Amino acid sequence: MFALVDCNNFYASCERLFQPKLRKQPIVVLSNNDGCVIARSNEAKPFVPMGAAAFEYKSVFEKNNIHVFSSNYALYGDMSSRVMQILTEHSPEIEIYSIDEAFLKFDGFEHHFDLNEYGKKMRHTVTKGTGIPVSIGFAPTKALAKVANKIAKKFPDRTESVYVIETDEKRIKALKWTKVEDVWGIGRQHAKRLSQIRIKTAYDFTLLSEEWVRKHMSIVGVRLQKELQGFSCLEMEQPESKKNIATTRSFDKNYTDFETVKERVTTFAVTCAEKLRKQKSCCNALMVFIHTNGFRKDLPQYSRNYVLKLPFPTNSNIELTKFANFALQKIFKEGYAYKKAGVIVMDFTPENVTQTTLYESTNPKHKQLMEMVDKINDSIGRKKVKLASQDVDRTWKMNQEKLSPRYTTRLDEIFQVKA
DNA sequence: TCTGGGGTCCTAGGACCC
DNA sequence: TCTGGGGTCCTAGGACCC
Repeated sequence: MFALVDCNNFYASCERLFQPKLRKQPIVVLSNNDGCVIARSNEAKPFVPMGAAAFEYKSVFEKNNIHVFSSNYALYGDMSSRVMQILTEHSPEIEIYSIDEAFLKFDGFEHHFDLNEYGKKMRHTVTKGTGIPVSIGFAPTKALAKVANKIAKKFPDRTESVYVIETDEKRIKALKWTKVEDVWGIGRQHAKRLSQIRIKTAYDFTLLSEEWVRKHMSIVGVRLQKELQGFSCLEMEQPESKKNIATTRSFDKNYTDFETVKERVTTFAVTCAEKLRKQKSCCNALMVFIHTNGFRKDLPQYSRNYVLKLPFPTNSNIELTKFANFALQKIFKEGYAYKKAGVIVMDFTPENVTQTTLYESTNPKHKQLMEMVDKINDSIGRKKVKLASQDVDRTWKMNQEKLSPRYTTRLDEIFQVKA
């Protein structure tokens, strides 16, 4: 049996933790730059759709006393690891699937434990230890555990936020209740196609011929169908090092001049290099992209990317910056108002495997230099040591008007209890 | 004024090789 | 009229996830 444990409205729940007066109050959390809504408490859901543009909903927020927060990833990341730590103690095998979700495996448990009771105990321990409410679904496959979780979340009173699919009767009942577009792995495109052939529920989907599924949804769809039929195809996965690393941002406003965009791209390249060093990888290729604001139909649009194969693997700030700027020069065009850019590094090799090519290789001095830069930045605060081509004087700020304190990760912002 | 960011996997089709 | 056959590798694009 698998369990899927999912934190309820995770970001909103984190914000609420340290302000008990917000219990039962509507809360939304905004994306970077306070752009759009990325999390809502249950109370806020009737008023604000997911992904709503914040500026369009300003009056809705005010009218309904919705508390608005900028996203505070330091807080969410820390609360996430606390939740995961507790879950780890409840199962021999855990797969952390996202910041607010984990699969647990319970092989043979069902013969010795009442999973429903076990789930409730687990839920209680998480809530007691972190204050974060979770929902738990148990089932013989991962996809069915997702379905069970959704039921637990939808009917918290009846299920006490724990639901177990252990018999075929319950599986069928659950699938008949689940709309096909809500199934894990069925997105907008597939949902559209399925509705054209009158497939409405997850149960309908399990009855489709394998040929049809294979033809229109590839092997991925076939696996999903098997999972929903009760045959496990998706195993627990162990974290591997990443295959791509991206650093991309929208700008606070439009930029038209090369130098400003170049400074941003330089900083993104440096961040990618830092992330690479953290997982002890070097990259062999990189992509830079820029584009204008697609929402501004009144402005001329331009969007390009450039992929550069590197002559040698590297994770040096200096070298990656050089390559990223070269790529940017290839695609930058005057006369457009740029709103977003990004650097993505790809094709990794381990840091310690140095393959000397005939012509060029990474500057060996950079390794020590970068170690020192990381050490200083780690100890005295990020971003103190920069390249001169990054903007030294100006600090780029995201719009984060409603940022909560980093209660759990910064001593000077820690939560205070008055006696 | 203002609209997120970061990932994965699969497939079709082209390039290239013998 | 008619123009090998088969393999591998790579890439762009499309689908999905949170």
